[in-house]
Amino acid sequence: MSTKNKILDAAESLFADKGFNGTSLREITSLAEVNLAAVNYHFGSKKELIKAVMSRYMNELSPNLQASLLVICQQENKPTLNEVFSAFIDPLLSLNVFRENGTSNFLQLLGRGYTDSQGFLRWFLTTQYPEVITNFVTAVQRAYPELSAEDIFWRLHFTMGTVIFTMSSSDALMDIAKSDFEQQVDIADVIRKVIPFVASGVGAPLR
Amino acid sequence: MSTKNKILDAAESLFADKGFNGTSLREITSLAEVNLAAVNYHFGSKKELIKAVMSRYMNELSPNLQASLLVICQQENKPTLNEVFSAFIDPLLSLNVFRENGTSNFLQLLGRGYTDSQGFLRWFLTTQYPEVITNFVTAVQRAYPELSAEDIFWRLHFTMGTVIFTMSSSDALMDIAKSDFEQQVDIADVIRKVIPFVASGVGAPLR
DNA sequence: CGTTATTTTAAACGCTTGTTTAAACTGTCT
DNA sequence: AGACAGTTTAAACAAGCGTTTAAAATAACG
Repeated sequence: MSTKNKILDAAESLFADKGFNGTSLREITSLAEVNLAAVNYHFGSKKELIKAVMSRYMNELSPNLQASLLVICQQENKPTLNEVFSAFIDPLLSLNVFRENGTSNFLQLLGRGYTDSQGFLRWFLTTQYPEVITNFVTAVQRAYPELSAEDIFWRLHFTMGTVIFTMSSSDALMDIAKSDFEQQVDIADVIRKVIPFVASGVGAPLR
Repeated sequence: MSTKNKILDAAESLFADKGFNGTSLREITSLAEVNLAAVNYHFGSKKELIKAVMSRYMNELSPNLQASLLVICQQENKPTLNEVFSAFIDPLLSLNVFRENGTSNFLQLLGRGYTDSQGFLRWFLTTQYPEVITNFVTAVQRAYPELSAEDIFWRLHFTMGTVIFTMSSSDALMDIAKSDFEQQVDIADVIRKVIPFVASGVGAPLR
């Protein structure tokens, strides 16, 4: 495995665990078993490393998600919100074959990016991958045409909040669920639990 | 105003803005216009300062929230989930008279605490203020008795995610809403928008 | 007033951070 | 072999961090 990939892998899991600000380059390079200076040699700076970690996931996820949403948008009969949100399941879970713990790592990284570093990652995603959001909005509009653009805006952000926050702390939550309810839960289960929640939320009656 | 309170006020708004890890004692003391060493003199350490900032809010909010939930739990007819969640509105908004921008500051702090510093604030809240959670769960159970304890657990965490995440980025979201929809939105509006969302989410049909 | 306590202050502490430097090493091609 | 690009390395850099120190300033009290 190349130095570059060793760094990316180590950075990814540490970032997901402890956030971007909370992870030092020295932790990354020592987990990756490479020299400290290798990060700046291969990526230029810590910020560029963060972008590289996120891009690796977005480039894998984005086309799958696009295809999945396209099916929803082009099907003949009006989709339900449950169907729209279920379109995320397979693309997200397929990140697990792309990389070990890919799904939860990616969602945790997303969560970190929204709270760490004062929204620079939000800028990065919305400018670098705007079509994902566009298609998603279109799909929701087809499912619930009475929703105004403004309400869609707010409810989609509520949805992102639910998903991202849940996934940021999914490890802790799964541990609690395991000890309190003696039931094994994995990331796929959590996704299946959260979808009816957000679908109902977005579909809430107006006024 | 006492040095101690100057520090608390400055720390509060900086913590809300940039997170606990992202705010240095030097930023706090320079905004508060006090000496750097004053923090360690009055609070002992940065961690204790964080606790003090949160306690100031929890001690204000907790009794109001308890009273509000008690009304719901003791009323004769079964409450709706919308009523249960609406019980949060007044106690949360009353933080605004307690302190300028109190509502959004507090909710942002909550969000920070869940993602920064690997869950030490979660421990702090659940051990120091467990009765708030207990009463809330009871209220939800009255409104939707068919929900299993496990489903309540998950859906309440989804709810916390929605609210906390939304409030963590509420400033940015309100800015976007303002420029995209030319509509003034304040924190009370956001709360009124989020309640139907989470009420519907928690009330989602089973299976 | 003088004598304690309490609070504030400037300076320094040791440590970690991201980044840079310049030398050493590796493999490739003529 | 020699030369050259690419890569790795140890060491140092300046800057920022939370915390501690000891002296100066202020307040409280008999």
